[in-house]
Amino acid sequence: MPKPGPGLRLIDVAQRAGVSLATASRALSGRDGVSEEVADRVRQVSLEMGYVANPYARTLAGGASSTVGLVVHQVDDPYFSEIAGGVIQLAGEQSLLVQICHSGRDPAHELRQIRSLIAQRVGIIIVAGSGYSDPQVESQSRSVLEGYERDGGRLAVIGRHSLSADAVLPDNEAGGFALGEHLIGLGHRHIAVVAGTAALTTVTDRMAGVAAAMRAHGLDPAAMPVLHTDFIREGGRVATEQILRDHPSTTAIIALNDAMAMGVLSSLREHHIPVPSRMSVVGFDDVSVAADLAPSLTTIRLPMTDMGRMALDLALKPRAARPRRRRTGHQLIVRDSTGPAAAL
Amino acid sequence: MPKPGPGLRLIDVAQRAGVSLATASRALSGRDGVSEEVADRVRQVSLEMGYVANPYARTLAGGASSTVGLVVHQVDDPYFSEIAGGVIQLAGEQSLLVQICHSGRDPAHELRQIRSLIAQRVGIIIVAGSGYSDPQVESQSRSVLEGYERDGGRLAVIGRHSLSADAVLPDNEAGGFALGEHLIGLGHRHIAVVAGTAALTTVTDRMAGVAAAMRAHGLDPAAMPVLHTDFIREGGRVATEQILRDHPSTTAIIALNDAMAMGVLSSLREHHIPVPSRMSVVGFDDVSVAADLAPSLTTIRLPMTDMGRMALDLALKPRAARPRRRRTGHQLIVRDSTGPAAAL
DNA sequence: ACCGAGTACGAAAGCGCTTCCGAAAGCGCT
DNA sequence: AGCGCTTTCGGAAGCGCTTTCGTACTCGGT
Repeated sequence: MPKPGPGLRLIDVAQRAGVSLATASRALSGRDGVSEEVADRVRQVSLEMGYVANPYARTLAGGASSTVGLVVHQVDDPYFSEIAGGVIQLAGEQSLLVQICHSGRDPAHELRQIRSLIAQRVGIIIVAGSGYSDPQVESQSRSVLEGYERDGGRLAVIGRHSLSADAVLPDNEAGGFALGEHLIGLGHRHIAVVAGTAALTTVTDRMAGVAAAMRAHGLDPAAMPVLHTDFIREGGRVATEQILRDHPSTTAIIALNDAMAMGVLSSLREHHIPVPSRMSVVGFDDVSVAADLAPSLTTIRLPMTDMGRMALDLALKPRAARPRRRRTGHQLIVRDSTGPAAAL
Repeated sequence: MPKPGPGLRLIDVAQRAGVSLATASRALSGRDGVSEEVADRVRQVSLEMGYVANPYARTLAGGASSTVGLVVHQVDDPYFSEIAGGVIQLAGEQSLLVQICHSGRDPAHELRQIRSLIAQRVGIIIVAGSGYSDPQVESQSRSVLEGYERDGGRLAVIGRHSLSADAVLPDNEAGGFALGEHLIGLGHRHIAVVAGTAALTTVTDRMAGVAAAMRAHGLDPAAMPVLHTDFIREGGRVATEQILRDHPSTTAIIALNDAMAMGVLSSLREHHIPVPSRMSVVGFDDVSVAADLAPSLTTIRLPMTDMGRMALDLALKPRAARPRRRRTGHQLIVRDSTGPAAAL
């Protein structure tokens, strides 16, 4: 009588099915070299007994590891939790397991986490979140990750273009452009940008889009105030204080992500500055609460959940000769936080 | 010349250190039976060579698996993403890896995920999220999880009391009571409850607290409208429509979590019903955006991130004779969504 | 009827590690 | 000196699986 659940071995199944260990292994992993008839019987028996392969043994013996490593900046940031949700969803459908870890937006810590995933021999790594503008910092991660791919690991990144790996690329620049155009179209001429730290490529890319929109409409981007603070809600608050103090003629604020936009709104509320009648505010990402803020937030929608799925999907395909890149597309969602520029 | 990074084996380290495989293993895993001197040398060499043990081989050979399995209903729900954040944080500090999966609030699916984690031989399992009121459903998970603990696995749950495992228990009933008292204290007598599905113990517990508050103040809980819809934002919207239609004298709505409260607010906004002057609204959890809604939401704060940390912390301690229970405490956070009852 | 090619299966060799067991060496004691 | 005891270490047996290799068997072609 075989032991229950865990402790049930492939050889138990094999014996019960009256075949050898080798045949049972082949039957269950769908290898050929086994007649359909025998294979069916083995599968049947395995099902009946509730057999589940020991992944450690399987991986050790040379099979592929069926777990995917996911690195996010912070899972309790809505942007990343939605991406993680997408990855986990698809992983579940493929019965893969997801190992998740935080990078905390700290390149050194991120590198450590990636090393640890590699040491754990995960077969797939997905790195989500902005890259770093500093080429030196980025090159370290690159060499580790390239080594990983060379050893047969599959890698996909979300939102980093500097790596030569399969990538899902959010429409950062185009989105920034769309935000700029939207505000300019509403008559705004004094626009300030609440940006995260310039060390993040996400920030510089979105920024570039905004600047391009300005130029396209004959405005000078260099004249536009750009506040670099932390890429989180609190950064938005800090930057807003500065804008109100140093650039009082501003009629519109572009926050480079929704978290910062929330900080902006909160700060404006404290100062009793009406949005959008006196000040328009836009964000970026369209996290799920953006519609529930008051006023609801005009922003750029990025399909975060899909981005997670896409990244895993890319990683599940065999490596291509050239890295694949998938653009996400974007959509300007106009809500109540933007309106015509106030007369000066 | 040993191969680099992955591919480096313990035996390579052993040879270089001039000891046997067995000794090297003991030295690195801190077993005794090795002289300090030799152990030090082995550790030194291993560090120099950048050796990292193959976890698959290690686990297969009988060592403990150093990964923790985390089951949440849905990681892109702020409640769970904050809990997950806490778990991942502490796991990172202990250099454990976290395998995460979704239960999707579906007991059958949850069971499948747990089974899969067990099959993966994770050493620790943390199940976050409400239990199910149906004893039949719950008993299945119970027997699987008890089997897991019997086989030496460590288990901790968040928000389930029916399991005899170490548990972190949110103050659901006391929180519900506090919400009830707060509204009654503001003069509200026509209070409706927007509850999630009654199949969740979180819902029934919070509900019980609310009812107790009513009774404590001489009100009849049975007279109070309770709407059972999905335990998410959309459920809040649906329930609000019903309240407005069927219970027009209502002056306050208790939503049993913040997501539902957001749905309630959104629905009230559409109907141009001012909050809190005509209708007070409260939520539960204090997810991070609760303060940024308009009006900002009065709610019960639960220390979600800490709950995640606590759960893992419990699981890291050896199993106690009796299951440990840690209450979370709670805090009523009064914001702008509640005010005195409108005169009828 | 015979041979080469193909197919279906089993025996056994690992994968890299932990751990049981036994050998060797060092110790205090009679 | 000789005895048992402890400490330190190496040999070797697995953990449960995949995969290579070899064997037996079938089949179409001559």
